[in-house]
Amino acid sequence: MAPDVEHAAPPSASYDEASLVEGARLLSALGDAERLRLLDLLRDGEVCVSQLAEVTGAAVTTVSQRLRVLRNRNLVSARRQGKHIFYSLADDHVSQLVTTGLAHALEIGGERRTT
Amino acid sequence: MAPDVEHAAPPSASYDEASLVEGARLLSALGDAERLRLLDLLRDGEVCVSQLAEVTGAAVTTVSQRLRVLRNRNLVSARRQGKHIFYSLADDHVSQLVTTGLAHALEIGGERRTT
DNA sequence: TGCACATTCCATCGATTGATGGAATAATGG
DNA sequence: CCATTATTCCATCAATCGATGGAATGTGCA
Repeated sequence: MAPDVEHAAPPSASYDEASLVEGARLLSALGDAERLRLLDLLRDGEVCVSQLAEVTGAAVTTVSQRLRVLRNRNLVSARRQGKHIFYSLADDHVSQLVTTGLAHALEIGGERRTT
Repeated sequence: MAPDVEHAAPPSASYDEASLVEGARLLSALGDAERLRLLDLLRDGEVCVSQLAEVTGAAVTTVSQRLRVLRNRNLVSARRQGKHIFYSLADDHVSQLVTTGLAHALEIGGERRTT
């Protein structure tokens, strides 16, 4: 018996539960304009917290909290030098992810008018 | 006078405000395991709401709401055929974004132990 | 037209998130 | 040591998000 339309083969998943959860956790960290801004600023190299605060115009504790979530997701790493703590992107993947993420995002977002 | 360490060149942003906001809006839609799962299931082709509900084990209204946010972000498109509404990825970019996003995500997430 | 089915829409409610201010920690220089 | 600067930690509060149930909408069929 050939399967009819109603009972067509169900769609299959490519990723397992754990990957989806882990991926979502990471992607959601990128889903905030302020955190994205910090990552963007870090692409040139290390920057300390107070300078990030100055440049973004946010309070130091606020920036610190934003960096905390990026740190928890392994997106940035910190290096202490004297009184300052310098943050940098944890990895080349991060920079690439931000770049391609935003590039695609903007292409998709820009496809408003379909004609 | 050479600029000293304290007054080094401030980090520069590559993206403007609007891009960050738009990008964050889109990326945050990917930052949820259940929505990611739906997108994953849609990569094989169109699937209707009830089947998505069945496969994911979620209530139909719940799935519908999840699809709503994906629709609002232009990540999926809907096509009505009779009583059913079939959803599909809006674009090849979406599939790519999910793939590369998750791939990078898992690579980064997997880098827990740095030796 | 009336009924059943598929889906969306809307309002609600609990859970999560993000900003914020004040206290704690850490390093430096007198 | 003590004061100062840089940063994090913690608790709180408001805002946003996601799930859910019930009503509304749309489609096909008897």
